[in-house]
Amino acid sequence: MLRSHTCGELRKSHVGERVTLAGWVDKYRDHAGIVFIDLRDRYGRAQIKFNLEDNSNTQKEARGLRHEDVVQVIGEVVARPDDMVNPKLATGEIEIRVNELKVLSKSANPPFLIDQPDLPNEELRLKHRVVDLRRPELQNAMMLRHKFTKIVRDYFDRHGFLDIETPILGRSSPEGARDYLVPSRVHPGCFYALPQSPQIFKQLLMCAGYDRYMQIARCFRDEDLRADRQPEFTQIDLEMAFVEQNDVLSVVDGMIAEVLKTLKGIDSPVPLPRYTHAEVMERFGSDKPDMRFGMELTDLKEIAADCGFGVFSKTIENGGRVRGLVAPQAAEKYSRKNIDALTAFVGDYGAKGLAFFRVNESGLDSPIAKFFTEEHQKAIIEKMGAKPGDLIFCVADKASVTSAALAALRNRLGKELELFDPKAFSCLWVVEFPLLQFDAEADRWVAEHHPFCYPHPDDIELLKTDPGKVRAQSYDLVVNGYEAASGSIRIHDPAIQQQIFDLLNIKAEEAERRFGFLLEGLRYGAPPHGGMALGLDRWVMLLCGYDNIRDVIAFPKTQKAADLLSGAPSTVDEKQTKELYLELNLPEE
RNA sequence: GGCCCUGUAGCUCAAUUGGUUAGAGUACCGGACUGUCGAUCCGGUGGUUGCGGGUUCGAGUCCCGUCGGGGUCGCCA
Repeated sequence: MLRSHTCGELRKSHVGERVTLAGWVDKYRDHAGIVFIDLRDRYGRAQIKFNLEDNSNTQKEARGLRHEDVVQVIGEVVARPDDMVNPKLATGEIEIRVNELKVLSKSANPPFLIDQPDLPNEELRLKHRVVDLRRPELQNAMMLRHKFTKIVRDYFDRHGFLDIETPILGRSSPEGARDYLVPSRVHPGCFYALPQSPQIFKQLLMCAGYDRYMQIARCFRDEDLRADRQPEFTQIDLEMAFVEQNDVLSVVDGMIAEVLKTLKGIDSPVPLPRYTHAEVMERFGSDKPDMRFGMELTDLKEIAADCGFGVFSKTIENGGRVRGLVAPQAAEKYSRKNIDALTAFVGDYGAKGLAFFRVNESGLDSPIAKFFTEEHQKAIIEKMGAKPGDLIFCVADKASVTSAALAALRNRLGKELELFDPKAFSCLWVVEFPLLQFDAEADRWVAEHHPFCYPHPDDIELLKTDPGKVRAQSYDLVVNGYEAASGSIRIHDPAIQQQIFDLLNIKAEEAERRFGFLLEGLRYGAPPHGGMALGLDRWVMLLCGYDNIRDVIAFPKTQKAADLLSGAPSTVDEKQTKELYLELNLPEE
C-alpha cells in the first residue's frame, strides 16, 4: 500500500504516529519557510506541513507543488496548537509534519479548480468529467448511490428476492419508446433492441417459478432528454408471483422506510398514503402531485356558469371547466408584470389565459372583477377558502388544459412562495390509473402504462362497453412531484391478454410475432404476478437534494444524448458498417 | 420539431446609447514572506468576444444563419 491512512481519518488520537498519506494537492499555502498543503482524497482532507528545519530538500520540493498533483508523504501526526485548530476540517485538530515527499504524478494545470466558488459551466464539467468527479458534491452523490443500492439489494435479499440478469440484446417491441437498435452481423438485416425495461423477461421469470425477482437494471430509451431523463438510466426492477397489488406496495413501503431511515434519518409512514388517480387529478391536476405543500385546485363550475364573464360562462357551456387555486399572501408579491409572465407560462400548457383576483377585505380586485357581482365574489372567496392578501388564479379551458396549466402553476408558485421545506420528503402512491387512453390522431386505444397491465377486477365488463372507463391495477410512487416508481399487476390469462391486444389493435398475427414468447410463457401455467420499477437515478437525485440526474450519474450524456468525455456517438469505419450490411442514407446538407 | 435562456482570458464574470488600446477576481509564471487554512504583498504572461455572413465611419453590443450547452412543450408503453 502506498498509504497507511486516508486523508479523512486522522484525529487527535493518532498524534505521535508516523503515517504515510497519498492524495491530491487541494490547496497550497507557501510561506517560504513553511508550506501548508491540504491533501485530498475521497475520504476528506488533511493539512500537511513542510518545515524548512525538518528537511530542507523536501521543503524546497514542496514549494513547487500545484493544484491536483498526486503525492505521497511520510511524516508524524502532530496536534495543532489550540489557536490553530481548523473547525471546518474533520481532521482540523491535527496536521502531518512531513519528512519525506514523493511526487507520484504531476498534474497539468487543471481546466477548473475543484472547489472554486462558482461552478464552471456544465459543458466544461462534462468534457473534463475526471476533474469534475473529484468535486465533493459528485463524490458524495456516488457514495450515496452506492449505499442506496446496497440497502436495496440487502432489503430484497432478506425478503427472498433473487437477483437475476436479463438480456441487454433483445428484440424490438412495438408501442412504447423509440428503441436503441444494434445491428446483427450474423443475421444480415436484423437488429437487436436495447431493453426499455426488462418487462417481458421478468414476467417470464414469474412463469418459470422464480417467484421473487429483483435486478438493478440498465434501461435505454431513445427519446428526448430532460433534467430527470437520460437515454440510459437505471431501474430497481422487481416482480412477485402469487401476489395482489397490496402485497407489492407493502414490500416497497418497507424498502422506502428503510432507505429514508438509514440514509436521511427520516421516519416515513408505513404504509405510505394511497390516492386514486381520479382524486389527485381533481385535487392537484397532476398524476404526480408534489404534496409537500397544499394549494389544491378548486372547481368553480357553478359560479363560472352563472357569472357575467363570458370566457368563464362559455367555457362551462361548451363542456369545459373553470378551476383555480389560491396563492397564499401573494397579492403584493406579484406585480402585473409578474402575472403576465405567469400567463405566458401557463400558455405553454395550452391555457389561453390566466384570470387573477387579488383578495382584499371588501372583495376581489381584478381587471375582470366588474363581471362578478358582490355575491359571486363572496362565493369565490368562500369556495376557495381565500383570505385578504391572497392571490387567486383561474384557468378556463377543456378539462385536461385546466389540469396541466394549474398543476404547473402550482409547482412554480410553491417554489417561488417557498411553501415547503426543500429538505422534506413526501411519498405517496397513486393507484387506479386508467388502463387505456384514446389516441385521436391514430384513432385507436393506447395503453396508459403498458399492454400487460391487468384491468381492475370490477371493470372487466367495461372492456367491451366503455374501454376509456376501465381502471388498471397499476400504481405510481410519487416523491416530491417526481414519478419515482411505477408498476402494475400483470395479465396472467392469455385470453384477457388477447382481449387487450385486440383493443390496442394489435393483430393476433402481429402479437404472436412480436410478443409470442410472452404469450407462450403465459400458456403453460402462469401464476398471478405483478411488480414495479423504481427510477434509481431519480431517487438518488432526490436523496441528494439535487435537481438533475446528471449530477448523480458518473458519466452522463448531454441533452443531445452525447458523451462529451468520450465523444460518443461517433462515426465508424466503413469496414464496420460493411460487416453489418449497412449503408448510410444521410440527409442532404 | 416548437418556445425560452446561454456562449467574452485556463476558470467565474464585467464592459453605459453601437464609440479610445475589451477590464476585474482567480488560476498560471516570477519575486517577497516560518502558522496558514479563500494566506498575504509586489510584478508579469494570457483574448479569432463559439463560428460564418450582414448593417454601419465604427460591432462583444444590432440583424440573419450556424454550432455547442441548459430549461421546457411535444415525445417518454
